[in-house]
Amino acid sequence: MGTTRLETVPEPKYWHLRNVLAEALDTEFAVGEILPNERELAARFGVARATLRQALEQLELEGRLQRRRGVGTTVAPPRVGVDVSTPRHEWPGDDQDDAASWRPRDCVLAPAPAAVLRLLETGPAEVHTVRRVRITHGQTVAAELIYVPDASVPELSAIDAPSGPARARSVLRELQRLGLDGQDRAVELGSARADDAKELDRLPGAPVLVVTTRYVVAGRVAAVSVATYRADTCRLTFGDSGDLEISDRDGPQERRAS
Amino acid sequence: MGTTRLETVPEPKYWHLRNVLAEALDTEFAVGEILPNERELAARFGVARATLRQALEQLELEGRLQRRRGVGTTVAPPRVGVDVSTPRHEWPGDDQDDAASWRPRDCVLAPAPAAVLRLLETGPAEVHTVRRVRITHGQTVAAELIYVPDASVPELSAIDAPSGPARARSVLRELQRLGLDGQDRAVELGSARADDAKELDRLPGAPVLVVTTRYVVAGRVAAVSVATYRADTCRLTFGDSGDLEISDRDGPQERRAS
DNA sequence: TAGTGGTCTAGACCACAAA
DNA sequence: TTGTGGTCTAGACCACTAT
Repeated sequence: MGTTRLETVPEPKYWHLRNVLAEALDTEFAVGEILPNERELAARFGVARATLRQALEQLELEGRLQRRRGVGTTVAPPRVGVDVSTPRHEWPGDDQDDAASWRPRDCVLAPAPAAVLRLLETGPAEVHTVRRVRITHGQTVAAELIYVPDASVPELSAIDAPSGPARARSVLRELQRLGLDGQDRAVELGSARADDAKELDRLPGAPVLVVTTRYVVAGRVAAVSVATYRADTCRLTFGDSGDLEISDRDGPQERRAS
Repeated sequence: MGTTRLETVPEPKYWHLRNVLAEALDTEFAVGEILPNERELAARFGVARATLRQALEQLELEGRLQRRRGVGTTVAPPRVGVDVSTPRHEWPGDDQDDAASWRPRDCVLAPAPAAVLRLLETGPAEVHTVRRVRITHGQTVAAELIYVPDASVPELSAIDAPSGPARARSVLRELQRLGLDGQDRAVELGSARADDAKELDRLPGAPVLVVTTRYVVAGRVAAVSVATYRADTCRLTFGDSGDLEISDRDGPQERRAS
């Protein structure tokens, strides 16, 4: 990595710095390699540490760097492709989901948060809230909450297990019994809330891709799920390309680099 | 909005501040309303401006605030749902895309960038690069580059227009003639490159959702497109829920607020 | 020209992980 | 204990918008 001093440029220093570092990552570093520490890098480029950090933040957002407090900054492996496509008529929690490495965590019965009510398109209601996480390549890539109105599945009240993974599994199993007419789905950027952040081994506010799914039965929203994927390490894939594993080492921003 | 001073808390100040502000946005502000300026807010909460800005950045990332240099910080409208679902066998650039407000900008013939070659799964090749933008509700929400290897569609060399929207349209029209066996798609987080940023009216490095699509003909990747959506203002939707417009005012992080 | 957000600095201290 | 990244401060100046 050069020691090029940043000259007067028309673009912000941190952006120029990002480009210089991105170039260096491509040509001079291997995946997993540790970069010099921030103070060292800042000195080397003749900028304040805060400015250097702004550049690193960009690269981390793009999934090219991984920073861990107390450890250091390393070159991140390519983002892992996570298949989020689903057959139109399948509830979560079936065998296929087991294959995708979803692990039930817990389930509680409680009043639905206001935002969930809007998604459900109903008035106030009690919902079974199933919490589960998804693990790929030994890493927790997503945390999901599935909200099932008590009214949608009366059979749920017969479940024995008071809480914990056992109950979560029971609830999901019960869902399988229902028909499913369809689902619709949305993806947007969000920031990890404290509990999700902990589950995903990130700091609160970390960027996440939020996948919201509404499960429709008989023209009504019978359940809603909100899945939170680590944006730094995941690429959400749809369709059969699931694990084609295109060997792309380059954030999306570099896809079109000349 | 209260004038509550931040006390010693176990969580970072900027995160606590984010939560306080988010609460205030929900209860005391209307969409479009202008917040006090950053220096004023920082003073009011007794923090440095940089810390206040960290909180604002979070909220902007979540699509709840909009900041414009020289103007101020305003409460953002709910994210607009943008339908990115596509029939399995349709090329971009057809009538449906016109309805979705795609506007061809330009088209040039040039060697493909390395990253595109990896997506195309071929060796070095000349590609027709179509640039177009998508406009919804009067706002440019996405910029897309479509890469078509010259070899995929020999007929393209017969096109008259040397460049500009006319040529772009011609190339897209020519694609319609081809069959299309399928496509696969991925969504990931990226940061806007300088040219996209300009097109999207954002600063370089702004967070974007990158939708990568590979068009498959006869088992081979015949073309690739990389679409860059504004992450702050867009929610990507799949399936029939396209414009259901769930009245959700709340970033995804708040979807599960107790 | 005045006022806004955007960039940048040079420090300080804290939280965490590994030795 | 040492070294790392994470947080925070109190300034300064710049780029842009509206008046």
